[in-house]
Amino acid sequence: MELATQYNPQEAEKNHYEHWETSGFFAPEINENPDAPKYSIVIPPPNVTGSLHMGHALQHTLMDVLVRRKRMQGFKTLWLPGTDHAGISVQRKVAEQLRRDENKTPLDVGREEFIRRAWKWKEEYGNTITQQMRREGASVDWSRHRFTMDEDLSKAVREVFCTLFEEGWIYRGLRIVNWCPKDKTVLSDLEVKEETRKDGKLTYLQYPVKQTAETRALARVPKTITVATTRPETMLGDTAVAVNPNDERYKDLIGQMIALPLTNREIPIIADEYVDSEFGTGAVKITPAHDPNDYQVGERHNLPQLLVMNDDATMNENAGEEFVGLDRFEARKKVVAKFEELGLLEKIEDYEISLPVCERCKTIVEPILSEQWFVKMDELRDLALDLIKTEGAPHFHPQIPNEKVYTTWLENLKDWTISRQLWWGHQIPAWYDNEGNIFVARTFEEAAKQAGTDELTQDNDVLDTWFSSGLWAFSTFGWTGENSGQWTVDSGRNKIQPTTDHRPPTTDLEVFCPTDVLVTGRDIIFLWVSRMMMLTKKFVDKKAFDDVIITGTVLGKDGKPMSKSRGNGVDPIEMFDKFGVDATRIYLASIATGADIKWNDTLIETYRNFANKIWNATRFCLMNSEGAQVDYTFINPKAEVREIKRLIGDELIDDFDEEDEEFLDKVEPEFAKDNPKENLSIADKWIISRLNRTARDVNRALDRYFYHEAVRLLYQFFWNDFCDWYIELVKDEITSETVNTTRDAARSRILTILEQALRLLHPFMPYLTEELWQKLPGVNANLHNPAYRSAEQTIMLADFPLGDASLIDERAESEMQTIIELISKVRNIRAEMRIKTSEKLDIHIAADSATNKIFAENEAQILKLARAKELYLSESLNVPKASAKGVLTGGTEIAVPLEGLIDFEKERERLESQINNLSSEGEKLNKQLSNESFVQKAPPEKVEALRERVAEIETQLNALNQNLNALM
RNA sequence: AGUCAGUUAGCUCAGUGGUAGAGCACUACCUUGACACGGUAGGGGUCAGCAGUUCAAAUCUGCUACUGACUACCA
Repeated sequence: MELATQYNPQEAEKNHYEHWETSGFFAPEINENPDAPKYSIVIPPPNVTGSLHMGHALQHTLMDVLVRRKRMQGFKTLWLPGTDHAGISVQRKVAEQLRRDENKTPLDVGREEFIRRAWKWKEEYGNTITQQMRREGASVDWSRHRFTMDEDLSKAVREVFCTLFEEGWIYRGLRIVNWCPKDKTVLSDLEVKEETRKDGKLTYLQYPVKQTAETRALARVPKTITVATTRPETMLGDTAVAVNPNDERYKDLIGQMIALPLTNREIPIIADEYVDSEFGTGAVKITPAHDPNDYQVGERHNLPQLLVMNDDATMNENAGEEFVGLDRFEARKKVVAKFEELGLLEKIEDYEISLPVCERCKTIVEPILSEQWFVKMDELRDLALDLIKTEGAPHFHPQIPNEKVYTTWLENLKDWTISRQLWWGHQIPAWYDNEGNIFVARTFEEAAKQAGTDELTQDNDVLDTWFSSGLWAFSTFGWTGENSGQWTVDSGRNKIQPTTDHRPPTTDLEVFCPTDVLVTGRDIIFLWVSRMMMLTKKFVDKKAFDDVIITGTVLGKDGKPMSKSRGNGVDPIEMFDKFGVDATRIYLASIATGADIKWNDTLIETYRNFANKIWNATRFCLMNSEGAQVDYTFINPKAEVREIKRLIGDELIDDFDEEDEEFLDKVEPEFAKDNPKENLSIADKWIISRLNRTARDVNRALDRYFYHEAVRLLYQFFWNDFCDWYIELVKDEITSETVNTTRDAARSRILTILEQALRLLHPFMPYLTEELWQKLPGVNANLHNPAYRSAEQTIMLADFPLGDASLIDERAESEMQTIIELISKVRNIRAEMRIKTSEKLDIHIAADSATNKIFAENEAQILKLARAKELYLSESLNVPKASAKGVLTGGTEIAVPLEGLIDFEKERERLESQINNLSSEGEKLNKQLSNESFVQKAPPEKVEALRERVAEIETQLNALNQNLNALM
C-alpha cells in the first residue's frame, strides 16, 4: 500500500462523515452495554439564519472532543444538535425578502401568510449551518435534531408559560421598556447594548415659573427654572420638574407650577431624593412615559404618564400639532429651535454620552411606557442561587471570574420582559374577550372554556426567543411525552437498556438529563445559562448540567473581536479548505480554556504540519508492515494473558489468575517466555512507557477540561518521542530485508503503538485518524470498546487508551534519557567543530559498568544516530590529545578523537563556555545552600535535590577542567 | 464610576512558590531510504514597573502604568 507523500485533508474529509452518520455511530443506541453510564451534551442551538463562524467552530470542537472520547470509553453518549428559531433575525430576513421580491410589507400579506413564508424560508435556508457542522466532523446525533419551534418544543413553551402564570410568576403590566423603533418590538435589557458617543449634546432649557400672587410676593423666586437634557424632544411629555428637597436654591420653588413651553400644560415642581443637586442645574425634567427613573419618580408623586411617541419613534398627537408625525430626531431639532425663538434656550454643551442601542440593528433604543408580559424572577432566581451556593452547580470552567459574574448578576436580577411584537415565534397563549379580560391557557379550547365564550382573540405577541431556549436542556429530551426515545430502565440496578422487553419504559429525559457539560460563550451566561439552570430546576427538578465551559473569544488578526463591519472575520470554512478540518480543530483545542486568542495563520500551519507528520509516520510504518499487524499483546506482556483468555474461552476465566505463569505455560506454550513479544529493548520499554504516561495524562487533562494540555502532550509524544526518536531507533530493524520473527515483532510493535496514538488523537483529529486507522493491518471491531463489538470497524468506537500505570517504566525512561543525551552530545560536538555529516567518528566513553551496559545494548542505534563508526566503552578515557570531549549527567565522560580535524582554539572555547555556564549555576546554588534558613526551612527533598545537583555540577566541572588543562 | 482579566523570546501564546517553555521567525549545517508541511545543532527573555510576604516570587499580596472585557449610571 503506497500513500502520497503529503496528507490531503479534503480527501479524508470526503470519505468518512456520511458513513459514520448513516451507520448510526453518533447515536447512543450504538452502545450495546446495558450497564453503560451515560454522557450527554446539548448543543447551544445556533440561529437558523446563521452560518458557521469561528466561535461555533471552537465550541463545537470542544464538545466533540469530549463526546468522542467518552463514546470511545464506552459511555452511552449523546450530543444533541438543534437550531433556534431566532425571532427577530428570521422576521427581518422574511420581511426583506417580501420587500425585495414583491414590494410588500408583512402587514400587506398578513400574519398567517407571513408565518407560512417564514417556515418556507427556514426550510430553504435554515440548514446552512447543519451542513457546515457535518463538515466540522461534529458527532451529533442527527436523528434527535430539534428546532425550537418543533411541535413538541412549542407545547413545552406553552406548558411552562401557563404554569408560571398560574403560579403568579408571569404577569402583564405597564412598564418602561426598551423599544426598538426599527424592529418595532420591545427588547429585554440583555438585548440592549451601550454605545458611547462623543458628539452628544446636553441642552439647557429654561422653563418659565408660573407667576402667582404668592411667587410675586416672594421676590427671590426666579422667573424660570433651567433643566438639562440629552433628549429635548421628550420635554413634550414632561409632567413635572423635580429638585432635591434639600437643595436651598430651589426651596421656595417646590410646589410651584411651570407653564411648560410649546404646550399649554402646567406642571408642578416637586421634590424627590432621586435628584442629584450636583449634576447639571440640579433640576430635572420628569417624563414618566419615556424614562425609567422618571417613571419611578412619577409613581411616587402620582404624576400623569404622557406618551408622546408612536411605535416607530415619530411623535404622536400628544406632542402637539406642530410636532405630530415628526421623527424623534427632527422633533429634537425643532424643540431646540423653538426654545431659541422663545429666548428660553440657555446653552448647549458638548457631552459624551452612552446610548442604548438595539443589539441586532444598532438603532437607538427608546425607553417607552408600554404594556408587556413579564416574568417575576424572585423564585427562579433563588432556585439558581441555591444551586450554585449549596451544590456549586453549575461548576464554571474556568471558574474565575465566571462564577462571580454569574452570582452577582443573579443577585441583582430584575424582571424579564418576555413579550415581543413579532409574528415569528411562539405566540403567547393568552386570549382576550371583548371586555379585555385575559385567559391564559394551553389551548384555545381551554381558554374558551374558561371564558365561557369562543369569541376570543389571541395575544398578538410572541415570546422572547430565549424563553424557549431556556427550556432547551429538557424540552429537547421529550419532556412533553412526544419524541421521548425508546429506553427501558432496570429499576433494580438503575441501569439503562435499549430493549423491547416489558420493563417500564423510560425516556431520553430520564436517561440523558441532566446533561454533563455545557460549552458556550461568555455573552450568554445570563441570557441562556442562568435561565436553563432556573427553568430546568423548576420544571424537572434537576440541574441542567454539572459543568459549564466558558470559551474565550477568537479575535481577528488585529486583536479586535471579529465582526462584519470591521471586516476582520476569519471564515472557518476557508480555514478548513486551506489547512484541513483536523488542523483547524486541534489548533482551536490548543487554546487555553477560556482565554481569548488573536487569530494567527502560522499556528494553524503548525498543526497542518503535525497532520502531515502523522500521515508520514503512518506511511513509514505501512511501507514496512509486511508480516505484521496491530496487536496489543506486542506492547503489553500482560495483555497477552488476556489474549490467551480470549483464545481459551470464557468458561475458564473465573478461576484464572493473570499472575499464574505455570498456568500460562500449560495452556499455550507458544506464548511462552522467549518469544519476541516479550523481548523488549530499552527503546521499546521507553516508548511504551511514554505512550502510557501520555495516555494517562491526556485523560487527566481532559477530565479537567485542559484541552490545551492534552494537545501539548499528544504533540510532544507523537513528534518528539515517537517520530524523532523511536522511529529512528528502530528504523534499521524494521526496514531489514531479512525476514524473521524479531523483525516482524518490531513491525507489529510500532504499528500497535501508532494505532494507540491514533486513538488518542482521534477526538481532536477525527478524519485523519480514521483514514489512517482503516489502513492499518489487523484492525477490526475487536479493537472496539466492548460496548460496540457488533458495530462495523471504526476508530470512532475503538477503546480509548487510559494509560496503564504498570507499563510506566521510570527506569526505561531514565536509561533512554542517557542514550539520548549521549547521541545529542556527539551531535553537538560535530556541529560545533564543524565536522561534515559524512565524516564517521569514533566515540570513546568512560562510565560505570551499568551505564556502559546500556550503551552496549544499544550500540547499533547509537552508532547510526550519532553517525559514528566505533564505540569504545571502558572505565577511563585513553584518547589522543586531539579529541573533543564532553561530560554527561552522572559524570560519564565522552571523547571524540578528531585527528587532523580538531581546531584547538574552538575546542577550548567550547569547553570554557560550558565551564562558565556550569560554574555560574554552581555558584548560585552554593550560595543558596549556604543560606542557613533555606536549609532549615525548605522541604528536605528540595535541599537534597539541590545538593545532588551541586555534586553533579562539581563532577562535570572536574572532568571539563581536566579536559581543558589537557589542551593547554 | 465599579468589578474583573491580561501584560513572559522578534511574533502568537503555554506555564506557575523552588535553576524560564513551545510553535513560528532567526543562524549554521544536512537532497542521511516516512515527511523540506522534513532533519541536526544553535542564538535569543533582569517573565510591564515599584513595594511587600517568604529560606525562595515570573508565580502570592498591594500600588502604578498600559490593554481589554463586563456591569451600572449619567437628567
